[in-house]
Amino acid sequence: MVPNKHDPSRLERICQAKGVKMTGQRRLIARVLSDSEDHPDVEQVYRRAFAIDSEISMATVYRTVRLFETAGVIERRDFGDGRARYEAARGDHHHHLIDLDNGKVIEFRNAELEGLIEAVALELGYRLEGIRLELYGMSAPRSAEEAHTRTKQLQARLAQAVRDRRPR
Amino acid sequence: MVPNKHDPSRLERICQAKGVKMTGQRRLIARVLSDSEDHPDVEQVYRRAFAIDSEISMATVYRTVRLFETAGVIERRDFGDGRARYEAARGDHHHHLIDLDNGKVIEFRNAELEGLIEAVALELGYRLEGIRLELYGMSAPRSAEEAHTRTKQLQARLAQAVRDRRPR
DNA sequence: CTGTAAATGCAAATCATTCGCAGTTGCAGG
DNA sequence: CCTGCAACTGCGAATGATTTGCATTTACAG
Ligand SMILES: [Mn+2]
Ligand SMILES: [Mn+2]
Ligand SMILES: [Zn+2]
Ligand SMILES: [Zn+2]
Repeated sequence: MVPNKHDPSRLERICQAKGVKMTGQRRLIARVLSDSEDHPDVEQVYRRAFAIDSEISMATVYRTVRLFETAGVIERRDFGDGRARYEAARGDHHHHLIDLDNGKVIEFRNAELEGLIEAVALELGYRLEGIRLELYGMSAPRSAEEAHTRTKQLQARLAQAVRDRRPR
Repeated sequence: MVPNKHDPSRLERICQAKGVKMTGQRRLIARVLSDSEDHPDVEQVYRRAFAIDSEISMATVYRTVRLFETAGVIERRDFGDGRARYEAARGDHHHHLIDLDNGKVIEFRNAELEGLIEAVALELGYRLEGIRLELYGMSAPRSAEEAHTRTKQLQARLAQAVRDRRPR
């Protein structure tokens, strides 16, 4: 493979920082995943990489994606359609809502939710090590104000509930 | 298959009430799932059924389990280990916490959590149609390193168990 | 340069699950 | 009791995602 003389992608830098040995195809895959804003499956990663440099195979994409995941550079997602998806690991842990009409994936993050989930685990006597949360829904147009108000009310109530139930 | 003269299982009654056509092997599978308190995968369902009456095949278990799921009699679970699990549908929708030490599955239910999740979906402009929530935790607080090590060990152990379970 | 370990590409193997098809079964109607 | 047909079943082969064995290539330390 022709050595890549372009500037390293964000993921390539992270790999280097973590001591992951880089090669031409690994750099290519790191670039593809850095540039992807969605949650591509392995075949999509392969296609995007192949489009840039055809010196790449599915087997290598599978191996590299596993390597990157183990190194914590990317994260594997399972949206229930039988294939693994990947995305660059960002600091925040967010969750996903899958639009049942068009398959679009909406990301979200909610501290109350996170806190409540952790409280639930604690109440069961466990220290939370991981969460997998996916929502499936159909787009339902309605007033954003109303939704927001309801959420705030609920969150206030829940915050109290969490406080009440936190041990110690 | 020898007609079953025993009293119908809970799931068999529910199937009948829903107008699902029953046969010998469907009754058998309904009984197995009625009697199961865990979350068996298809192979486990097959083994348990086979132990009662060997006139059953994997293909039929797969077909029946799909039929029952479509009818809403049982529910499919995905614990991320690459195979589907099933359990009788109860009224409550509960979630699962997987013990990283021993693989045990703890069920839980939490109305606040449910409400907050729904509110989140609403705020995103969606009507919630489904939730997938699994928690992974350890029963005693420990260091992150140890947690990771244990997770890896567990995964290796589970993979081996799956391999061992498969004869020939 | 050279030698060696690691990485790659290809094809074959796995694994859970589905499907085609030929034989079987369960009745509805006679 | 028969009969006929649609539904059901078992078997093995197909599927689709993922992994792996192996021969070849690459990276690079010495
Ligand atoms: Mn998370
Ligand atoms: Mn899955
Ligand atoms: Zn995401
Ligand atoms: Zn359950």
